[in-house]
Amino acid sequence: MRNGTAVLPESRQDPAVRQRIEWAAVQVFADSEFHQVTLQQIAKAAQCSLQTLYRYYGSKEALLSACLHHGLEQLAERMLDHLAGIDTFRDRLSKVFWVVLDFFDRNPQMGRMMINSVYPGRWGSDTTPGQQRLTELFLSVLGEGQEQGILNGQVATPILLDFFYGVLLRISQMHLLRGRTGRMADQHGVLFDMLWRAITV
Amino acid sequence: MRNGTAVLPESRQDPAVRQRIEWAAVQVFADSEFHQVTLQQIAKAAQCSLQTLYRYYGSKEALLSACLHHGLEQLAERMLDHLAGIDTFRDRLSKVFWVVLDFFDRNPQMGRMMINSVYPGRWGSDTTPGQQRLTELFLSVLGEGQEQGILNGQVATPILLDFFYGVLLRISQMHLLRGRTGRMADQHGVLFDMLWRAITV
Amino acid sequence: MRNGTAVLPESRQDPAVRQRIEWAAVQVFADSEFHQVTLQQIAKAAQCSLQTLYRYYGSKEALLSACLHHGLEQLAERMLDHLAGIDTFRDRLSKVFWVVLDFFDRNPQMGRMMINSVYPGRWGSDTTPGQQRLTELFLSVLGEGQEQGILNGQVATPILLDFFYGVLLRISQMHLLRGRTGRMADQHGVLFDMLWRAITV
Amino acid sequence: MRNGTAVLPESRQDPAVRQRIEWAAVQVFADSEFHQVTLQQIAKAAQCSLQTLYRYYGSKEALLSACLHHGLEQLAERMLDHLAGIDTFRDRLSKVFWVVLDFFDRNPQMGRMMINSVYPGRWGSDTTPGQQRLTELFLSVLGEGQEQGILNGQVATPILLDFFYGVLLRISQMHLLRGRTGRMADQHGVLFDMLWRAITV
DNA sequence: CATGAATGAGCTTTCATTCAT
DNA sequence: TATGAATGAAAGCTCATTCAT
Repeated sequence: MRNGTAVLPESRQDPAVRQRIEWAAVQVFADSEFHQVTLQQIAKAAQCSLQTLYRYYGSKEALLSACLHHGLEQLAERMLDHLAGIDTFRDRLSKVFWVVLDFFDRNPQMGRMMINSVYPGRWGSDTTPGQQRLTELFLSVLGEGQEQGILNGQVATPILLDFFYGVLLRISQMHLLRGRTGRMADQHGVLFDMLWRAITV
Repeated sequence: MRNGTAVLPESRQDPAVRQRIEWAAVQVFADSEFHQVTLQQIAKAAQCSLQTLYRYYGSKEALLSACLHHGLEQLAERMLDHLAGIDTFRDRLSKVFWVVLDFFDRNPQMGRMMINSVYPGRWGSDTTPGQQRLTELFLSVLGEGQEQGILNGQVATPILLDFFYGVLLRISQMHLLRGRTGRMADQHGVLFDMLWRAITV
Repeated sequence: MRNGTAVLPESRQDPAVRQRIEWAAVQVFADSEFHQVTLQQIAKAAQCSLQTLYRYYGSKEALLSACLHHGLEQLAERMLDHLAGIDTFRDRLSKVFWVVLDFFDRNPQMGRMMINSVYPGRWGSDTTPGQQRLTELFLSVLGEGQEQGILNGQVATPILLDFFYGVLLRISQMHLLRGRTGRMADQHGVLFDMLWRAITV
Repeated sequence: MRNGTAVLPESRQDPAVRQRIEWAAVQVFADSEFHQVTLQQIAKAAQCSLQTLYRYYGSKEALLSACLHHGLEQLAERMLDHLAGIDTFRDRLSKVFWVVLDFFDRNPQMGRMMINSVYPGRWGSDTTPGQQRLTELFLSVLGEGQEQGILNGQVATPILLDFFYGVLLRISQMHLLRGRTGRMADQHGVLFDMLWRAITV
């Protein structure tokens, strides 16, 4: 990936334009696979020129990353927001579950984009500090649960995380792929109960 | 996707060449993302000419699909093989779980290829008859379990499948991404117990 | 060549700014080929903004032309200045020869600019009234010489001009390209003698 | 000038294609200035694709250079050919004069290309071994003439060369620019006489 | 006026795909 | 079949020129 062009400092960028571009890009990336998408399509959808895309992001990959990060950052914010004030252990995890389902219910295009244009291998790397903090927070909560004897201590903590995310993402993903209408968040209760049974002792 | 070149009928193809090409392709697709891979790389790795790739597969996408299908076909076969003679309901599901973990333990490159070069959106579509049969079989088994009151009947049957696959694939995937050594199949018992608790009543 | 920006009438332009810009432009055009030069470079060298360049000249080509014309206009003025009061035919031509050599000796950057950034095809067209008058004057003088039987009448008058300019420009040019130090004007005597022998009967 | 792409070894190139491309390129470069010409125009004129141009030449500059070199190489060959068997000093120089005039008479497009698309600054550098040998040969002949007391010894030998080339090129150039019909070579006798008077003692 | 952002055009590169030998 | 050349498409980059503040 060549990238000699320094991406402009944010100071030289109009946030409204960024917003518009990323919104358009998400729509396009949601509809076709990453390498089927041309930057011309995105430029047209965002009503800006090709060069503006390069000026703001530097490359197609970087634009995708920005869309992804921006979306996940929103998710992370929303998560912290919703967790505030919830103390019960079970309730916290339940809330996490709900926030994610709700997020994809509200942002199906973001979900489609992840399905169509993000290789799973990218999921792990390429994360913003915000997301890393969230993961660490999550891991520490799960680890704590194991220590308190509430959660299953027979497996490594990341495995618990895998149960959580694996189910969450698969369910959200397949919901979109199957073209189902209706909100997954509505089934949150029964789904979380199942997951809770899996990870508790 | 232009495609004027007729792909040879399988009858006129040398299975050994197919084997060699696909094996090489899996190695290459496992190491980089799909669109970072060039067909030249694959041709070199398979010690054949570019033209042969086109003769046998017709396109880069088709080659990837062939690798994927071939791998999954093996998995399906192995699955049916192992399920033979197991009657207990729990044991059947447990076996399915084990076969998948074991498959990725034995074929890490196949797993890496899926992570690096297959968009999740592809997972659903683009399946061979063998895989569809397997999924249908699986769904019918799970549905049966719900009818018998063993499995949770509060959710649609495909949701149970999502729990299964979501956890399985996520665990296999993250095992590879985290670069862990050791076989996941060794933890099969405790992992399946967790999953079992999730999906049973 | 798009050009919506109205160039300011000269009346509203600051001659000092024009001066500064053109001086800077000549330096830059002298060092690299025309299309290797960016207007940013010139703006920086002239310590003005890009917009000012457009306001004053309208385009890159026009700026180059202005530099060229300005320089040649100086040459023309100087020429007329020096010819005043010289009556002998030979002396007039000799003076012309000297003034040109002297001009490039004094303005090597102007010479370099012509070599690096002006296509020979441009030399003929694209001239100011002042230069045309000079050429016409020159041609009439040479024609007169032919009529008087002093200059060779076997060739068309413009051919005599070609001898004159061809030798003059080539010598000035190569002096610069060969990186010689020292003034060509110092060799004026012997050089003009040679040329004189060529064009006289 | 970036140029990471190694130009293919000539072995991988079809001489007929090179021929066709260069012929087309000369026509196009002859009609407009270098940077007004797009490679698309040339590709269309040569009835090949853009990529073939890059495969064969690597860059627009390189293509122009190739056209130039190819033309000059022909001139050099023709020159050596015609000089063979001529012993008289004056005749040799006369022949050189004629060959150049004749060359531009026969290849007016080559001349136009030089006028329109080659900066004089390029003339000196960027030469092939063949041309350098020719220049050296020419210089040694002129130097010899000076030693023998035939040519003017008061100026450096390269100055004699400048007289020669300056007049030759200017005349050929202006002939084209003035749009004159008829061959310059026909006036060879009288023109060379003039030049001969200039450079002899 | 100056500044900075935006645009269109064209060079350059890479690669899937096709064609010819 | 293998090889090498050709093509089209799109990424990536630079720059003249324009627009808005």
